[in-house]
Amino acid sequence: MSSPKRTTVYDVAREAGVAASTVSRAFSNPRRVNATTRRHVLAVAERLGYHPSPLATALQSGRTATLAMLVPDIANPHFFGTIRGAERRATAADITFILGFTEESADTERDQIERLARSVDGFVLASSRMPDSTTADLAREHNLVLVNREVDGLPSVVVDNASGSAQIVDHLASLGHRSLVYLSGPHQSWLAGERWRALSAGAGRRGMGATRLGPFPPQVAGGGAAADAALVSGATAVVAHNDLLAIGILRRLAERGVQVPEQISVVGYDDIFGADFCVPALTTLAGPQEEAGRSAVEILLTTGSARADPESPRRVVLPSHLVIRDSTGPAPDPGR
Amino acid sequence: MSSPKRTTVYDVAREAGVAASTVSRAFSNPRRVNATTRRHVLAVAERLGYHPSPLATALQSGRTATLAMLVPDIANPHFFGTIRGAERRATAADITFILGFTEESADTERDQIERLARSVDGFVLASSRMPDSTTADLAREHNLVLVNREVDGLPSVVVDNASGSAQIVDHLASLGHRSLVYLSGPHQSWLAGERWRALSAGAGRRGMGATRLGPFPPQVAGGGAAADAALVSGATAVVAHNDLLAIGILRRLAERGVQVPEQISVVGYDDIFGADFCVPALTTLAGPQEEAGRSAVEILLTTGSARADPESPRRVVLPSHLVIRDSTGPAPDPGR
DNA sequence: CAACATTTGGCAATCGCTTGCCATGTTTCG
DNA sequence: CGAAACATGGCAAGCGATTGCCAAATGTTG
Repeated sequence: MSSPKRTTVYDVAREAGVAASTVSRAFSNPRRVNATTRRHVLAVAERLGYHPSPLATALQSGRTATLAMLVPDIANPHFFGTIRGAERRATAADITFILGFTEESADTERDQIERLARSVDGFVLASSRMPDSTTADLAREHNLVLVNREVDGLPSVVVDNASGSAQIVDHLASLGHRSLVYLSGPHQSWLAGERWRALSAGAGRRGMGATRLGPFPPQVAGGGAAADAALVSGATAVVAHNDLLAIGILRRLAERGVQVPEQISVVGYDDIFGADFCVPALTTLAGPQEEAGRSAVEILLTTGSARADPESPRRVVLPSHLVIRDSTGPAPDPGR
Repeated sequence: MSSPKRTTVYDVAREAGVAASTVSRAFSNPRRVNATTRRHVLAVAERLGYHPSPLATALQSGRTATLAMLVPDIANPHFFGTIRGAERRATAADITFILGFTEESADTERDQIERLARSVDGFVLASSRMPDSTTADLAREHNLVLVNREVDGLPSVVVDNASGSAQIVDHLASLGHRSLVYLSGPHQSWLAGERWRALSAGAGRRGMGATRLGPFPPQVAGGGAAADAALVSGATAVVAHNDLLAIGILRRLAERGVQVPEQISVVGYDDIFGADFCVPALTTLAGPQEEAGRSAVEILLTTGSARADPESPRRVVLPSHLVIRDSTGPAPDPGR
C-alpha cells in the first residue's frame, strides 16, 4: 500500500556504478550487455529488491506481456481445461493472464476486446460468439487466436469435429441405430453448425437418417425441452450439442421414466466434469481441452514476438476421441 | 497490430482547442472542468476514437484499475461462483480482472502476488493456502481480501461455517446418528480446520461423537481412500471436506456395494455443479459463492478508493444453508 | 466601480523504463 | 603496426497520461 519509494533503474544504476540504460538492457536485452556486467547488475538489483515496473516497460516498449482470454461463461465446466491450459502456458512464459467472460453475448465480447485492447498483447477467444465479419475486422486491429472456432485467415485451435462426429455416427451405426437426432446449440454457435454438418455427412455415409432439432440453450436447463423434442420425434439415438445439455436430457428422460440406453441412446460432446458420474454415465466425445488452451497461447506468443509470416496464420486441429460409457446401447427392437 | 499512430490527449486537445490537461481532467476529474467544455472534449474524443491509455494512466497515477484473483485450482467447480461473482463486480466497476491459479501451493501463491504486485491495485485470495504470518506480511505491502479464509486484522469474506456445520450435525442427529466422521481436507487448509472445529463442537452439543480422519486430497480421486477409511471406522455418517471428495466417496462406496444412505450417510460442502446429479444426489452445505466473490471485490474497491479507516478491516460472513438430497438417511439399526 | 473570492484552463515536471545514436575501448587482420 | 570491425556503455529523448501551481476569467460584494 504505502510506497516509501520504489526502487527504480536509477537506484540500481547508481548502486552498480553503471548507466540506467545498462540496467534496463541487463533485464530486457541481455545480448547487448557484457555478461559480467550483467551478472553484477542483476546481483545489485536482487539485493535492492528491484523489479522492473511492468507498466513503465509496457508504456515505452509497447509490449505488455499480458494476454486476455475471453470465455462465454465460466459456469460451463467445458472451459476449465482450456482456461487452465492457457493460464499455465501464459504463466510459464511470464505472461500475465487476464480472464473475461462474455455472457454468451457477441456485443459483450466485442466490448471486452475494445476495453482491454491497450492493456494486452493479444486475445484468446474461446468459442467466440461474434460473426465472422466482426471477428475478421477486429483481427485487423488486434492479435487474435480462436479456440473452437474458425474464421478464414485467422489462427485457430479446434478439436477435430469432423472425425469426432464420424466416430459418434459409427458408434451408433454399429449399435444398429438407423437414424439420429442432433439437438442443436445456439445458432450463433459455430460449433453447432460444424457438428451438425459433420454428423449429417457421417450419417449419410452410413446410410442413416439425421435430423436436427433446436436450437436449445446449451445448459442443463435446456435439457427438458430437448428431451421432449427428441421423444416426439421418435428418435432412438440423440446427440446433444454438449454434455451440459446431454445431462439435462438424461435427467428429463429419467423423470419421464424413459430408459437410457434401452429405449434411447444419448451422446454428448466435451466429456466435462460430471459426465462420468451422472446416470447413466455419459458417452461423449472428448478432446484435449487443456492442450487447446496451451496451443492457443503458444500461437499468440510466437505470432507476437517472432512476427511470423502473416501469410500463414496457424491452424491447429486437435484429435478427439469417443468415450463410450453407459448412455448408449443397441437400438431398441423396431418390431416392438 | 500495426499502430499507425494512437490518438493521444494531445490530438484531442488540439482538435478541441483546449490544453491536454483539460482533456485529461475531462476524463478523470470531471468536477475540475466546465460542464460544457467537458461535453465538447468528450465529443471530440469520441469522434477521434480516443481512449485513454490505461498504462500511461496507471504509470502516472499509481492506480491500475486492475485487480487479481488467485484461486488454488480451477478444476474445482466450487470456485466458479466466486470467480464469476468477482469478475462481474470488477467488470461492472470498469476494473480489469486478472485470474491466476496457485496450484494449491503457498509458494506459487506468494510468487504470483509478487509478480503481479505492480500491475494491480489489489488481490482477492480465494481459499488461500498461505500461513497466517506470510499472509499478514504480504498484507502490509499489498491490498488483500480473503475469501473463505480468515487472518487476524485482514478483510475477508467467509461462508458461515459454524452455523452451517451445526446444520449438518443437527440434520444427522435428527436422523438418529450417534456419531459422525469428518473426512478432512489438506491440513494447510484453513477451512478444513474451521469445519472440523465447528463439526466437533456441534456434535458435542448434541451428545454425538465426532472423529476426524485424513487428510485426503480434496478431489474426486481422494474419495477412494476416504471411503475406505470411513468404512473401517464403522461410521454411520461421514462429512466430507468438500463435494469433490464426497462424490469420490459415493463412487467408491457404490463400487464396494455399500448402500447410501441405508448403510452410511454422506454429506459434503459447497453444493458444486454435479452435486445434484450424482447418485445418490448429495446432501451438502450450500453457500452464496457468487455473492462471496462480489463482496470481496466490493471491499477491495472501497478500501482502495475511500481509504477506509484502517482500524476496521471489513469482515463479511455469508449465510449458508443445508441442501438435503438423497445421500443422507436414518442411521442404520444398530441392532443388526 | 474597485477589491476580493472562486472557477477554469494551461504550463511543465513527472511516473519508470526503453532505445536510437554516439563515443569509447578491444579485437582482428592485412 | 595502423585501420577496420566489433562490442559495450552512456546520453537524452521519448511513451501517454496526471497533477501541482499559477494566471486569467468570471462572479460577488460593499
